[in-house]
Amino acid sequence: MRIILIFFIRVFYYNSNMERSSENILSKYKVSITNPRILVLEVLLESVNPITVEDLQAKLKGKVAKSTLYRVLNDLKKINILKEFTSPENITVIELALEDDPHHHHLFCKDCGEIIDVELSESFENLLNREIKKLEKKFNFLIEDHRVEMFGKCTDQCENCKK
Amino acid sequence: MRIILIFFIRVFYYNSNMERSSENILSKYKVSITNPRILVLEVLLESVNPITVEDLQAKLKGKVAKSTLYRVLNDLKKINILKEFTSPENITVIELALEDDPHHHHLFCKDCGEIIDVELSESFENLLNREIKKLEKKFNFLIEDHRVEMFGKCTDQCENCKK
DNA sequence: CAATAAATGAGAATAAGTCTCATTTTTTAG
DNA sequence: CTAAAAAATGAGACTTATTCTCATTTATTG
Repeated sequence: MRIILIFFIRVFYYNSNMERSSENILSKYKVSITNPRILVLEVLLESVNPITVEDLQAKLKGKVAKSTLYRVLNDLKKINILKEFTSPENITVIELALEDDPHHHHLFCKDCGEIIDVELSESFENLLNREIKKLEKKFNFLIEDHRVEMFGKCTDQCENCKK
Repeated sequence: MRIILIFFIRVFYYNSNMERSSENILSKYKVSITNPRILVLEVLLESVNPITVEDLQAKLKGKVAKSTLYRVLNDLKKINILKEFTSPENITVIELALEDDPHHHHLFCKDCGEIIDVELSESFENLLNREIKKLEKKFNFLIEDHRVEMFGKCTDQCENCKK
């Protein structure tokens, strides 16, 4: 019994790990599996929150050429698994957004630059979707996506604020 | 009676007009009244929706030097009457935000680049504020501002889509 | 495993925005 | 109203993020 359980846990662990491996992501979207793409995806996979291109570059430690880095980012945007947005200081920030990742929004700290992923309540999202339906009618628009951005400051010893 | 009414309408019209004149805005915020600032404010005052810096530059027809234009924009940001954000294509977009302007959000057309100001219902804003209070507690944050951005396409002959 | 297609690296090119500094404009104080 | 001081401007050099070019390398396919 215990052995069976352990077996299933391992299978599950392996699968969930597989799902999120760089290679699997690339093959799933039918783009060729290359070293720079794997390296970039690895860094993005291990970032809990969005990061700047500069941070990404630093974490790659020169292992990927600048031109290639931007090309890889554009490739990931094209297959729709990378989201890009801008901090209040106009710095480009990126974040992996895989299909099964939960819908979330962003909280920006003006002091330290940290960006935190936050989920808002279901009732909020429902109300927002109803508002969106109203706007679609009013402006004869098809609204495909939305985001909520919040700006502020982490007070004192905010644990999310690493600087 | 009619004369009195017309008098009040004129007074009201003049006042509301005065309030929004470039000169009045500048003197209100105690920044010196210069030609480039007046010209930039005039363009911004007559734009119903947010515009790109490129559009602004075009509307100024070379009457303000590039360096001055950016300086003026920074001045306006400093006195907190200019908001800046980025389109989905990462183009910087600006919008005058005077004290008595209503709180609103933005709707972006991916096809034509048009950005539309939209107001969401009071009940939505109330719920969002309650969500924000929850997040402030959870992340030990002080949230000072927020924005909701919606992305989509104007269908067929959308009247807001000029191209 | 060879041929073809795709991706890469290095650095040149572009574009948005900032900086410098000599000149001009605005404000202030008399 | 005017002179002195302070602030803002214009022109163009500079910076920085991102894209482009092209010869070389790496993946994919049959």
